[in-house]
Amino acid sequence: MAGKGKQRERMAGANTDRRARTGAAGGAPLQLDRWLPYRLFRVSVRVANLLEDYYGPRFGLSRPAWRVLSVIGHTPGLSAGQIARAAGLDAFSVSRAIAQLRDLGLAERNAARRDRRFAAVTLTDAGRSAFLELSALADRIETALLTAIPADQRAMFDAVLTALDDASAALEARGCQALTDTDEGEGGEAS
Amino acid sequence: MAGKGKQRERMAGANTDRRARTGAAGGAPLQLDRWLPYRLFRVSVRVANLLEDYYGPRFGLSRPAWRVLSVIGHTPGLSAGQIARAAGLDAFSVSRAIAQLRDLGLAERNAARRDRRFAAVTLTDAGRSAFLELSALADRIETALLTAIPADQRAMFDAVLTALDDASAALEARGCQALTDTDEGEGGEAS
DNA sequence: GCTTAGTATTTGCATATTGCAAGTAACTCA
DNA sequence: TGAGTTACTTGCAATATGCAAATACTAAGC
Repeated sequence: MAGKGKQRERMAGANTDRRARTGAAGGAPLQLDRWLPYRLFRVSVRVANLLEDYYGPRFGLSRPAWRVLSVIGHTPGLSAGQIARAAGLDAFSVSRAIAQLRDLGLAERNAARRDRRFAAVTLTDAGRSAFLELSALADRIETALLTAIPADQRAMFDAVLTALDDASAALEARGCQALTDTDEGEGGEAS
Repeated sequence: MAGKGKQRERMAGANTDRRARTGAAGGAPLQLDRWLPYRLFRVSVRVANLLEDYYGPRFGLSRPAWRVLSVIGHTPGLSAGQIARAAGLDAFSVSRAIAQLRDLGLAERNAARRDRRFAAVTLTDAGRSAFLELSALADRIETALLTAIPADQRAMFDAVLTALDDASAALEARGCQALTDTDEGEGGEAS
């Protein structure tokens, strides 16, 4: 548990010119720790480890379970399907996560008034307090990260992250075919 | 495989005031899709899915394997331990990943001249071409993401990401204990 | 009402993935 | 030579994941 991640690279702001379309043939052929998606990944993995060290021993929650917990903590009464969409999980994981939360006495399901197929999952008191505890930790982590960003750049960073979110969603929707096809077309869509 | 992720939220730049230290008790108790680490996570997951759809069917590589491939593609001749450090993987995964790459004829290990315990893993011709192919795709993905960022903000974003990388590394090194203890101390270190 | 079709969720099971104990191989130093 | 260490590998148990099929409903047609 001590030798997990530790790699911190230099990477000054000097790599802003040779990344355009040099591809694999010409310039730099992919250096993992300079590759934008990997850099995002690394930060989020570290945070995930941090959380896991905490909620693992303390509540015995699996990764899907804490995501479900946080979703219904913020928006109680959702059905399993809605939770799945909100947490970016599939229906199976959500079902199992809810079962786990129920076993631990953190959540309960009061079948919806109208249609009893739907779940309407809510937190118990214990679940709510677990959620608040998790929230407090999550907030401290976020604050710790945000304080590393100069105050006058935070809003811009937020906007850029939103742009990346949209761009990655578009990328996923189109699939990588679109990328491999549109090599140096730039303006032309898939034929 | 079609209904994996798709959630795109609004999240305008209007949430830059109530995030400071509102914690769990006072203000907002953690909304997953506004939480910075989750937003980073989501982008990187989408990209990972994209890559997996590609290198999965095409080469039959596991996630650890493509990371190892990219590391020794960039820096050939590393030992297993060095690869592990560079790719953020444990020794076991690296060992298995190397085995997988060898089975597929993508990598080979020429026991080091000096100390034959060390691996000195290099790519075969097939491995190199796989790496270049992967690089090309990775580069297109990165380019697609970067073009979503206004040109004059890219350098700043890069710097901020580096800051977050350092901050998250520091966080992981200190563990979350430091966070839960240092509640509203702010200037005081752990007693 | 009864049957058929559809939806939401759950469960079982086969298949990866992972974590860890123990093993092997190579080296160091006395 | 042989105890101790390092670098890596293997086997196995635990766990997670993916998917087919079951369950528990509601809705629509007859």
